[in-house]
Amino acid sequence: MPRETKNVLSANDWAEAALSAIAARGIEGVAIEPLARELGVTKGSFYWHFANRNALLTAALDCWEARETDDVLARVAQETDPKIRIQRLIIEVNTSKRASRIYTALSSATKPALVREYVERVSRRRLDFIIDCYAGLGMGREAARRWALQTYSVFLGSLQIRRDLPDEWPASDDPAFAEYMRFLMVNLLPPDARPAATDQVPAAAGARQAACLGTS
Amino acid sequence: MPRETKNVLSANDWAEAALSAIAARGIEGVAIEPLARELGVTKGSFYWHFANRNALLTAALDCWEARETDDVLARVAQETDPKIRIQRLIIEVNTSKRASRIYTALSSATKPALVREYVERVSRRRLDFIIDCYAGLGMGREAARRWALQTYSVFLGSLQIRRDLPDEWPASDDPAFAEYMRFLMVNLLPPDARPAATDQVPAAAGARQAACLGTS
DNA sequence: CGTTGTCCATACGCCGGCGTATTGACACAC
DNA sequence: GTGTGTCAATACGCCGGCGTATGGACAACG
Repeated sequence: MPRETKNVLSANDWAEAALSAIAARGIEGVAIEPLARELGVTKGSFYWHFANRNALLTAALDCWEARETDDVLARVAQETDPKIRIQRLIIEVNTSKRASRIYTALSSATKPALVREYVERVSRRRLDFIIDCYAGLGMGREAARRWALQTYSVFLGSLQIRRDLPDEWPASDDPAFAEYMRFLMVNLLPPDARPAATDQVPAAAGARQAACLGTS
Repeated sequence: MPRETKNVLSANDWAEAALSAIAARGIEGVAIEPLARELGVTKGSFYWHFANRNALLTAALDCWEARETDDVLARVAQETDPKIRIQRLIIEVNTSKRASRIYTALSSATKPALVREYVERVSRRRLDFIIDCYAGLGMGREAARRWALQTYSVFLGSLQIRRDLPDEWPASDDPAFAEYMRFLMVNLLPPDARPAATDQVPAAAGARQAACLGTS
């Protein structure tokens, strides 16, 4: 029978370690023996839990997909206002630098063809969700698509810039950061849905955004 | 003395092959022996031209940086209208799928710390150029920065979407594509610089954009 | 014709990761 | 205590890539 909470490893521990390895060293960095060393065990443990390296990758990707779609979207969907939904999606998806590193690593991966399927599903569900948000603002399907593509592009591009030009990206405590967030919130909404000139965006949402997009 | 144009390999041939390998298989795919096989030679050739694998990467990155900064920006800078400059930069940088694959591969690379320096320099020069474009529209430095960050984000994000959701991205011959391009050109310019409601964007520029962003 | 220099082939040793086989330690059941 | 099942350590063979050493082909030059 299973142990309670001893220092025994579960398959999930391996999957989490694999995701961390992806974040740190890319998908090629998911190697059994180095991972085992980090976990303080040997290969013997791994090959009891998994058939091979591909099985580990599959488990890690399942884990990742679940977090990046069902979990995130379910939480965000609690919000009813489409405008706030868009904000919160960006916040949720970008909660951690680790998550964004995993995403870019997977997105640029080519070797296990398996990865592409996962990336495609996650991306599509994110984009569809954003389309629905804009559709909820009362615009037509095609218009919502265009706005959503633009918004999702800005989101993905921001991750990239934050990685490629870390010191070009304003720190979360820099006033320029909050200003840029307000700027985006104006430009990424159609004119008839924009907050009033000064500030209709809830302060709390702005603060969460600052905390998440800016650091860690 | 050097041969004329025989079937002997130059260091540049190896650098080009390395860039192709980066585009196809990522930076880890730059391996001497497979590359030699593709070039129809053996390692013996490689180690005559280069000291080791790192030297090859450096040569390839030098090659890449030169193309992605000096070459592109020099051509784009011939255009004087800042609005057209922004268009053309996006076109030039995104001329080939190969170029965008190289960029994303390098951007997600971590292993040779060397790579990060190159990516940072190229990204900074691109962003600075876009900032200058917006500044040329008469806005202040900080406003130009915000607009440039947004535009560069959209550009980078579009590359990502095109890779992650290839069939979600409108084909270049799809009318939705041209529509989206017009949509972006409106949203990525400040209201006082926007083309008139119908069409002030030159048709030729739109066509080039369609040809480049949409395919190959 | 020999010499020199350029470009490449071959053969070798090394290392790190994959996957397998075998054994061992420990918990629990009876 | 004798099984039975769970989780892990060890040892092994394999493969692919790196880097070196050495030698060979071939042109140019004298």
